[in-house]
Amino acid sequence: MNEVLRRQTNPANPPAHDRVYRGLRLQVMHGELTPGQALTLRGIGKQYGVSMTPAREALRRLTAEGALTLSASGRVTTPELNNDRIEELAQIRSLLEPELASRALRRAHLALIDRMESINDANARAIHLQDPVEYIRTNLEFHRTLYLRAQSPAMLGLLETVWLQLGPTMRALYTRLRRTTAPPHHRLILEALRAGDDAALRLALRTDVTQGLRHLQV
Amino acid sequence: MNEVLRRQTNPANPPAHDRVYRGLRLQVMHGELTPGQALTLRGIGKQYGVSMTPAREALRRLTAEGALTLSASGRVTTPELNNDRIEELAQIRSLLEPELASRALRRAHLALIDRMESINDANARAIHLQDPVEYIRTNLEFHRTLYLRAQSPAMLGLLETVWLQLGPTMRALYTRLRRTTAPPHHRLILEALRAGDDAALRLALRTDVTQGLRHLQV
DNA sequence: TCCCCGAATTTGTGATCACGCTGACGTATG
DNA sequence: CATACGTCAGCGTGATCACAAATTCGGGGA
Repeated sequence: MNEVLRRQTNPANPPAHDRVYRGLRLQVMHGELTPGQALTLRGIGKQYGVSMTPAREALRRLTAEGALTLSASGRVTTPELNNDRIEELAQIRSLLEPELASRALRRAHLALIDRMESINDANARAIHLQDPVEYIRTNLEFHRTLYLRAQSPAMLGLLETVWLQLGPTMRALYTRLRRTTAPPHHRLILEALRAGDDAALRLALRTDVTQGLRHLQV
Repeated sequence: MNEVLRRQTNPANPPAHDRVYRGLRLQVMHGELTPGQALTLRGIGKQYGVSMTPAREALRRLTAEGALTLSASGRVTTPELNNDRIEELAQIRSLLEPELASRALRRAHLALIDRMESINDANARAIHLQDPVEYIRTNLEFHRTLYLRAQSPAMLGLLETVWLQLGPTMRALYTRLRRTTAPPHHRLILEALRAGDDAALRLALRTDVTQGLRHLQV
């Protein structure tokens, strides 16, 4: 009866290089790796139970996205950002994120705002528990949940590469200043969303982004 | 006498995967490949005289940058953009490029403007000769020459990935409408630069970008 | 004339290996 | 005791191969 046979391709059998890529990507974005940390092909291969070939492809992909840095000799490390670069990346965030938020505003119904609120609660819990990785994860998820509504996949993709570049450094920030209170601007974002106030939303995003990264300056 | 022996590493001996990457990148960005064109590992390997391994790395890197599309079965092709995606990429350009131009404005001295003018002349010649690849190349070089002065490598890097995604489509545009006159806004850009007028410069960039891509809509 | 199915070819994937360079440690020298 | 040098384990690079999935194209049936 014309059965649609999908053997290995579609269902849940991603190639090895893709598994490795996704795993490392999360580790980088969530700040599980410290800045300047070196990664080796054989080490990653062993960690994921694959050979050097898929590990190499995953690393090549991540360096192409700026998540990792390639030294002149081919060594791969997590990036160590200087102040200029941090500031530039923060400015890119403050350029893209208000735009994405504004685009999402029209499509942001109540269920979305509620979901963001619960993510924000998880974020506050992570702060209370002093869990840096969980803090970064929920913080990014808060933002991404909103931006997904913007229906602008290319712009969101660009933004994620910026997040990726900031990942290790953000973790270093967190452990340095050990914040004990939730980011204050998330509430402003939620209020602007509920009020449907575009200008306030853009402003709240801009301050949330720049404020959070201002403390990163060495 | 302590001769500095640099054998293979530094001087001018880039790895094979890097040569392949750079070659393909230029082909894509300059529109030498038509949208939807398929690329094979063995074919590229043969074209560049290398094995599948470096070819695979180059393709992986380019797909990570959005220059190429990866099908579900692992086949690699140049992207075929729909109208929504074209419009989104154009909006990203009109977000980033005025910002980069504005940052470059302070540092744009006369020699830079002269150089841009001569690139613009080459652009006009390419139009007269009906040379699509050269037209796209000089057009991008005109913009990049300005943006390099912005001293914002991350933002320029992001923009280049956008250019990369538009490459094959821009070529298709060119052959469809066969423009015979130079883009009018390049003159406005040069005038704004000379006048040091930030607002006019931003506006000129925005219209140049959106105007050029408006005709792309199917 | 059109559609469907199966064989053959082509494709991406991943493992393995040899090679040459890199970077760090330990030793010898001042 | 500090410094320079030589050694060596470990690294990335690239070629090759086996394998399985996918695409293509032809022939046969409706």
